[in-house]
Amino acid sequence: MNVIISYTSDKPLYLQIKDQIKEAILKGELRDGDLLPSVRAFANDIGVSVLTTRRVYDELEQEGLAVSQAGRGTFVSMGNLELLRDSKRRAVEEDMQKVIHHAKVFGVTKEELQKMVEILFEEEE
Amino acid sequence: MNVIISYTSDKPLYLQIKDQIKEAILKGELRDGDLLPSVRAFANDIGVSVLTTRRVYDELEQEGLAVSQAGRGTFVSMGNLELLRDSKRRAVEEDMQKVIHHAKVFGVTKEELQKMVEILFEEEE
Amino acid sequence: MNVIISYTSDKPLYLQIKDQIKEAILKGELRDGDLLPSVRAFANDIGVSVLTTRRVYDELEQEGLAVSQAGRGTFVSMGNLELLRDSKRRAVEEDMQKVIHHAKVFGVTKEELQKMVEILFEEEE
Amino acid sequence: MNVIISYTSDKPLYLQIKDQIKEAILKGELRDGDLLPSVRAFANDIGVSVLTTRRVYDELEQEGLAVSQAGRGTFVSMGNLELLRDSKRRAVEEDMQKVIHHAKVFGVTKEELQKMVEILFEEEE
DNA sequence: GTGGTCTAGACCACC
DNA sequence: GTGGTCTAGACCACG
Repeated sequence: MNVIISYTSDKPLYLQIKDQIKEAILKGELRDGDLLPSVRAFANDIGVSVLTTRRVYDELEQEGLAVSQAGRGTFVSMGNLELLRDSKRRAVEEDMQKVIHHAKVFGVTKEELQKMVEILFEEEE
Repeated sequence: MNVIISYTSDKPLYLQIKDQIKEAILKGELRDGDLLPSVRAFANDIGVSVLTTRRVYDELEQEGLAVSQAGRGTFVSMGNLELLRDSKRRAVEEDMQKVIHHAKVFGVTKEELQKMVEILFEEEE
Repeated sequence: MNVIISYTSDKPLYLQIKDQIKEAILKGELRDGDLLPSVRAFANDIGVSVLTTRRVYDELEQEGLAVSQAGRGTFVSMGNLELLRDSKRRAVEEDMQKVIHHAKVFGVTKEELQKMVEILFEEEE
Repeated sequence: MNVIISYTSDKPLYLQIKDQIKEAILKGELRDGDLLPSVRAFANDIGVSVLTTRRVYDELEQEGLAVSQAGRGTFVSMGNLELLRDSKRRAVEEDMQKVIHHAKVFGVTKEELQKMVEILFEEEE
């Protein structure tokens, strides 16, 4: 799993990392029971503070997507996979709603938006 | 011009206010040369600090959407209207790209997105 | 005498007006004893508040470049012409010093400055 | 980097500070990626309010000369260096034009200006 | 009355 | 520790 970090983004580091791990889980790159890197190794790998990776793991655990076992490490847990998928899907709808709101204000028509979806969906890597 | 403020939103007050003024300009509710409320009166109206409204006006001026004249007031200026419109349109495209990226990760198909646009576009007040 | 006012300039209105009157005096467009327009007429002409033109006349009087006579009007007075000329000349030197300071910081050479003077001096209307 | 502040100047504090930082960047004293002092430490050092130094950093960031990262600090960024240099050079030309305009009005000849440049350029510390 | 600048505090999220 | 936002005051110049 590759994690890419932008120091210029306004998104906090811990969120950038957490979201990328979540995506990896949703994409199937990470599966139930997989061992995540140790907080220290992970922090070292991607060049952030240990506190930051610990926060990521803490929050993942809180969201039911990981379980920590003292002395063994942190493992992926998919009990909440469906909840995650649902919440993400709702998030997509909410985001789309915002985009449409903005589009309307700036005079973009529905047809232009449809074309945008058409093109961008195909372009996406 | 009605400005609505949410104290629970994670969006800073000054940005909420600034964006609503920008929208009013883009919608044509505010026109070139219109006098904006004084920083004090505005702050009093919407219940925020004078410094907050001042910041809004400062930034609007920096973006070329307003001009302030000491002793006279702050006026709408539309020299940059086209630039604003363009940049906003690009922003819509970028936002749409992000939505589509997320959608793909969560298994939403292009057809579902198209339907989403169709429905949400009509629903929007 | 034509007075041109810029509402977008950061220079205060009263200073813009005063400086233009001073220039007119230095250029010889206004001579000793000439009657200036009444504060009201002048304010009306150039579209500013009466308070503003009054301030202009007050300061001109304070600087010895005008004298007001109750009921008659305000007249140009050149008692201080030499002082004005000298102070203006010193001002030119000070301004030039600032320009040169800036020029050095930005890597403009003495030769480039000389060429600048050469060209701009001829271009000036 | 030494910052000198004049409380008697009519130039606002935040501008005095900002301009000195800009000069340090243009002179090469500050380089891409350099960490600037924290807003608090800086404010304490030079004896102004934290809000004033914050304003300086805010504006530098808006002008693309610095990037701030919450929890890490504010860093020099030189993406816009050439733009800055160009705009400053144009500013020098505009300033010189004003000086020449004034000079002409007050009867200073081109030759006198040339000599002025000659002398002041050498004198400058 | 207007905007422009500055101060001295506060709370928050992030690292 | 860092920056980001917000508050409630103050004084000034300008119109």
